Amino acid sequence: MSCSDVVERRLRAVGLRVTAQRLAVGEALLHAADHRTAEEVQARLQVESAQPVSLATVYRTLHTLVEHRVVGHLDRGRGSAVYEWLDPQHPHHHALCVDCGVEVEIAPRLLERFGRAVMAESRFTPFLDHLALVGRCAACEAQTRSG
Amino acid sequence: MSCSDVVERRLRAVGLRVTAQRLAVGEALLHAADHRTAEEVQARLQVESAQPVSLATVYRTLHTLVEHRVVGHLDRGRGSAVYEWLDPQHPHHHALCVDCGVEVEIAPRLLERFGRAVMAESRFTPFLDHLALVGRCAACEAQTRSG
DNA sequence: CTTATTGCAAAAGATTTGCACTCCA
DNA sequence: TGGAGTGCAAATCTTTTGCAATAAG
Repeated sequence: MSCSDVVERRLRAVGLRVTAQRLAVGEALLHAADHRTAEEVQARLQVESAQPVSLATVYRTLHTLVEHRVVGHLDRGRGSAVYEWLDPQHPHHHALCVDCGVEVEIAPRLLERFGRAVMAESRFTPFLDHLALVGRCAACEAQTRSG
Repeated sequence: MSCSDVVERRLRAVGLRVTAQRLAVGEALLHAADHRTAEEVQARLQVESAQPVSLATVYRTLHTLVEHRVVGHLDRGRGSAVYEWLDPQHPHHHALCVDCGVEVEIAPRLLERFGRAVMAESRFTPFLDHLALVGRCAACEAQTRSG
């Protein structure tokens, strides 16, 4: 199954019309190892794709895809927001150390348990497949305590 | 100890100069039950304070206070960023519905439990005193499932 | 066919910045 | 007194929107 097929299936799965622009934007994010800003997505399409997409459409497409949880959206408050393809089969999260910047893996089990508890007690369904946690890794935390 | 004193002490504690504008901005956030945008802070000062502050200074002051962890910053990604006075004794969580934008209160107990579990099993110390969760409120989630 | 989607360009905001002046430490 | 802080207005920058044309289902 090609990358294009992956995107197309995902679009249909959430009930969205399949357009050349949405496929292009989706593939740009699917191919990206890291996250991309809207402008980076568009720039990539200018170079690598036969389908140039206007920036307005990139924004509209990203917004739509985020709404349908096909892509994740992260706004760290500085400059542009970033987006990334979400794989329902492999949920992930961002646990970023404020001191050294390392990304730490968090056991999905913990997130699931937390999510269920929140749903049960707070009448809110958190999207934990793309949670952005900030904190300290073990090494930096130890250093903070000793120092 | 007056509210003004609370702000002043905090400013001095982090090594910042004490100015009428910083006191005013700090008090505006300290008095706010919820969080405020920069414009809301300024508007409040026009009405309630003898110290009007330019919007540029409000932004600069907020930025400075956030840097010194006196104030918390939250960017909903839509519209303006919001700020709030940080009180270590009263952690504040944000659970924002992606569909209707409502903010839902999450029981602090759940976050504490989650934080302890993460620390114990994942060697990461999450900062949960100002966590921003994204998801759907009960109403929008029900609508999504039925629709 | 019917309605959603797109492109273009202009608009809308939110936040920042240059510069001269003011005030805290 | 010196350097940080402030006001004003213009500038920047990201994201949104109106409208006519186009394309998906």
